Amino acid sequence: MARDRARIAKPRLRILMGSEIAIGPGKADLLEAIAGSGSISAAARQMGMSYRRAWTLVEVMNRSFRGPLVDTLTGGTGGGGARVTELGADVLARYRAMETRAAVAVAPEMRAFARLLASPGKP
Amino acid sequence: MARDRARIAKPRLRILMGSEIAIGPGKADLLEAIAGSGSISAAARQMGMSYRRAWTLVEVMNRSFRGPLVDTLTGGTGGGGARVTELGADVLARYRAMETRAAVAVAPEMRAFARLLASPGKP
DNA sequence: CCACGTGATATTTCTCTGTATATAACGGGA
DNA sequence: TCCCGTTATATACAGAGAAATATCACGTGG
Repeated sequence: MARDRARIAKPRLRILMGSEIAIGPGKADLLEAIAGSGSISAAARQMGMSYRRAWTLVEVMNRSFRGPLVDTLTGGTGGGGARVTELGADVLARYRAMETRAAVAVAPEMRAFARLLASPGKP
Repeated sequence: MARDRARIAKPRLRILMGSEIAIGPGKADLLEAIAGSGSISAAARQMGMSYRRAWTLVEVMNRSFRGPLVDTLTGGTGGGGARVTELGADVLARYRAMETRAAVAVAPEMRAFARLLASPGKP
């Protein structure tokens, strides 16, 4: 159906820092989840990934940019927490903007492209 | 230097077919190498990958689209060879066009983004 | 009829990545 | 003072993916 086509036609955007991915679709989602939940572990649970993985992604993000995108606090009420910095919010907003711009620019040709793809049930 | 920034700011575009990547930067390059050399093994050597890997990529491409993007011939003069079909050339051209369109649409914000990234030698 | 270079697979090995698990530090609240 | 949930980190294990290797099929040219 048309909804499947729309799901297929999603361009993924990645910003590289050397050979590492500074930010991409997964890290952006994680950033939003942290902003919403106020904790790395909560965000990890929410996204169905291990805390270890989420923490590694955060570490890479913090290391890739001019400053940390996520500030962490250990101990205290609730055991600690994490907070998205101003820079982090800025990065996220710019990334989302670039995502939609790229999607819009590519949309017409993406539709033409979809007609070249195989049918769901292929012979 | 500025050239590094340009290299970093390269958006990568992938067309997905279900969970498989129908075509992406690597497969596009491989397609061009096959078109230029007339053989999968020659293209694989040229790109520094194993024949196995190149063949697998071709197999995925052929399976993902309406028809094969690469026609193969086994035996004969030179032992055989491979040829990019008309559909393959079409797919490649459209993919390259989408790549440049996405790059152009994203370029200004990408430059702004680069200023948020860490310096090459990071503290 | 044999040799050659390529496509097409199967098999084995190795490396890498992610996951699971365990532990310590931390600091506010009961 | 002890407890709690979180951050932070190390270590061991498992699975996936890539790579190296090994055959086999093929058909034209010598």
